[in-house]
Amino acid sequence: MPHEHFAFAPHDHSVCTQDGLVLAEMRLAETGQRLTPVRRRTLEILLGSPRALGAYEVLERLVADGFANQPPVAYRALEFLEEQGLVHRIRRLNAFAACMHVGQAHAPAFLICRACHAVAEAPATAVVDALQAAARSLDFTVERSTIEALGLCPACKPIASGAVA
Amino acid sequence: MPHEHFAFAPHDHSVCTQDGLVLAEMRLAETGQRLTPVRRRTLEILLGSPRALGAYEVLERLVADGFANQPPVAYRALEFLEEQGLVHRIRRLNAFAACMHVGQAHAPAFLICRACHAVAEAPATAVVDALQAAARSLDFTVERSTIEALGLCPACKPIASGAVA
DNA sequence: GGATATAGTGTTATAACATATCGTGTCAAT
DNA sequence: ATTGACACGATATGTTATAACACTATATCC
Repeated sequence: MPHEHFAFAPHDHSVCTQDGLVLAEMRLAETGQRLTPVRRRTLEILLGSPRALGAYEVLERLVADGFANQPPVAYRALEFLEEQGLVHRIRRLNAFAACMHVGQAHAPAFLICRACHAVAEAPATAVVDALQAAARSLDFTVERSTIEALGLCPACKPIASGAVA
Repeated sequence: MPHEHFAFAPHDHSVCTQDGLVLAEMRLAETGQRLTPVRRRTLEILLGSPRALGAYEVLERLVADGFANQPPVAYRALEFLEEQGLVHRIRRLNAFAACMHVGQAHAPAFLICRACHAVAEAPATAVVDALQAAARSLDFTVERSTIEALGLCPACKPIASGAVA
């Protein structure tokens, strides 16, 4: 349970990046999947960012590293990483963020600060359970869920009392 | 608590439409907001649809009624209706659906059938409470939340066992 | 009624997000 | 060595969303 505590605290992302890459390699080795250069770099980019990045932001950075400047380059890598559980998609932002709880079975909720745009992943099994219960009452079977909250992170609360992002 | 029971059952949408429009008028009258022709028609369109509609689908129908064929026409009306709590945005689908619980304080969860694309609004106060709790543990203040589930509705469960939408 | 403020719409243009399709290279297994 | 699966480059296109500015209608105050 590594990064939970400082989810919203400023910290050294190179640590996230290191850990994340190692975990990813382990994870993929298990299933025989390949962490190719584009994929690796894409994950690195997301791990190094305090906020979620749009596909085109990721692409920009990939281009800077010599990859082709074509949307599918970024989208394919992101899709792959998402399938592997290494990256999450934040629907409210049409953006992507590296998973901070790789390997741990988790159904995360995303907390999105409207002021600084930081995104944190909160443990949300209770939330998912409640959702399952609500769905069951309508005889609906949940397969995947999206749980996101927009609001203010601890750092922005004092500052952004009235302001809006 | 009207439509809950047949959320996923086929039913006469003209009833939804009538009720919905009346409720909307009442609601807006209270706050002095105007239900202009575009807005009214947009709401009607959504009320009459069993599934969520994309902004451009709404626009198509508006154009058929003589409104300008420009994206902002649809987006503005949709945005207004959403602000008034008359319409919900389904982020997973990039689409919009009329609210089925106007006036009732509610933080809905959306249940999206991956087979027939029906969308139901489930009561979700418990879910929101759980999300609040999760957020509080990271000292995050939730202002708005997005709670959506993808899965199978009762009608599609028997049929779509293996299929994927 | 006429001035003026405000909200709503029309219109143009473009930004931002996402996918289809086809060709080519690479590598591992037969 | 051939085959087949996968990854990636490249082109084109489809889809969703907003910025910016002009004009019109409505409400309000005098």
